[in-house]
Amino acid sequence: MALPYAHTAAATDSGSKDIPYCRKQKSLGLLCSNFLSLYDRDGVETIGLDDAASKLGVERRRIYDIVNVLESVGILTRKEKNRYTWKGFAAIPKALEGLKKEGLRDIGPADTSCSEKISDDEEDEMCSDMNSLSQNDRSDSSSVPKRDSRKEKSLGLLTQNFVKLFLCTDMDMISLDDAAKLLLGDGKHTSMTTRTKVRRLYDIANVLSSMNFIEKTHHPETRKPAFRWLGLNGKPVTISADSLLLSDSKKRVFGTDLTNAATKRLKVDDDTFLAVKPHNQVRVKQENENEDDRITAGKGYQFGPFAPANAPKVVGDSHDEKEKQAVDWESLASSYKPQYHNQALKDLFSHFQEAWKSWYAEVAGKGPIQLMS
DNA sequence: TCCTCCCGCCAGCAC
DNA sequence: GTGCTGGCGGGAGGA
Repeated sequence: MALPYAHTAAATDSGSKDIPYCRKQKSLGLLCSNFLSLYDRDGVETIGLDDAASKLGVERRRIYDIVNVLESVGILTRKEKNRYTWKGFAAIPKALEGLKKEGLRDIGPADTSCSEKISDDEEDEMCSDMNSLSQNDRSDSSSVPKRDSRKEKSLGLLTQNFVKLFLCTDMDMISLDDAAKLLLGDGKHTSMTTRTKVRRLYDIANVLSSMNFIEKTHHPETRKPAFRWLGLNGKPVTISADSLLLSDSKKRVFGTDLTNAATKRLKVDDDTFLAVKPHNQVRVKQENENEDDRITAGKGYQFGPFAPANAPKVVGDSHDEKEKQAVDWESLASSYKPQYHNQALKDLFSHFQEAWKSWYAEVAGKGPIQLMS
């Protein structure tokens, strides 16, 4: 049983024909969050792509996008056709370390400080060393065997090279446009190839954002959209009660929407919204937390409330704030109890509940609160 | 209008 | 031949 994900599917699904299409409900970042929530638990060793697609209610094609990115940062490894081995978040530090070594080896010990040049909108001034991280979209790519050319353009490799931009330079932030140009190298690249690369980088950025590896921001001078590396020091994803309400923020957030059901979030009247609201309730936002209060997991990775079961929990904000959130949670939970007919989603939601209760008990020093059953 | 990025076509590849 | 994989770009939603 699959969730209606694509609008075409929603239109044909008798149970969701009244739910308007909303692309935000179907982002790769959200899908990634759901994917991780589904499989990041004890006892998961392998993941079948068909199983994932079925449980998440998406097409296999979208699962490929997710697993390619996750594989590139070590969370998954391909085991066989249609099946991946779950490595988990604990594998990330090692993977990133490997990427950093690889990247530094590629570009050599020379200058790695080109952030200022990058931040300018001057393509000509791009740091030439970074071209060694570029892929094979150059004008001489015709001389490369098709298989290699295809592999070199893969989403996984592009992800790794994108991550290397942060790991191997002192760039604080980078726009996807600049990243695309860097990764394309110094060959003759048309606006079309850049555009295509940027599209892929958006895909990657959404997935990495959903895991808090990076965050979307704006360049302080140009105000152009850019992404900032958070990496292993990324602030943990925490649930904010006020974010449960219809978001006023223009900033896109990912993480804990429970389904990818096609629902209209913003452009519907209140009655309509309430009718579909349960699918949209749980959202995330980043909280400003004292650096000292954060507990690290493994080699420093910061986990949120949906962290691996064996990971240390996050220490949250002030006691008052925590209590307020809990009250709001309980209130909202009773008002907007989701009704899931999909067993996989029930399981998934149960996971969220357990994660939240565990996290809350930890940070608030209270017993687990009763949410929905 | 421009940015963002979902969606599915279709080519390459493995079996 | 069939199914898996995933690059690619059209085009629509959103700001």
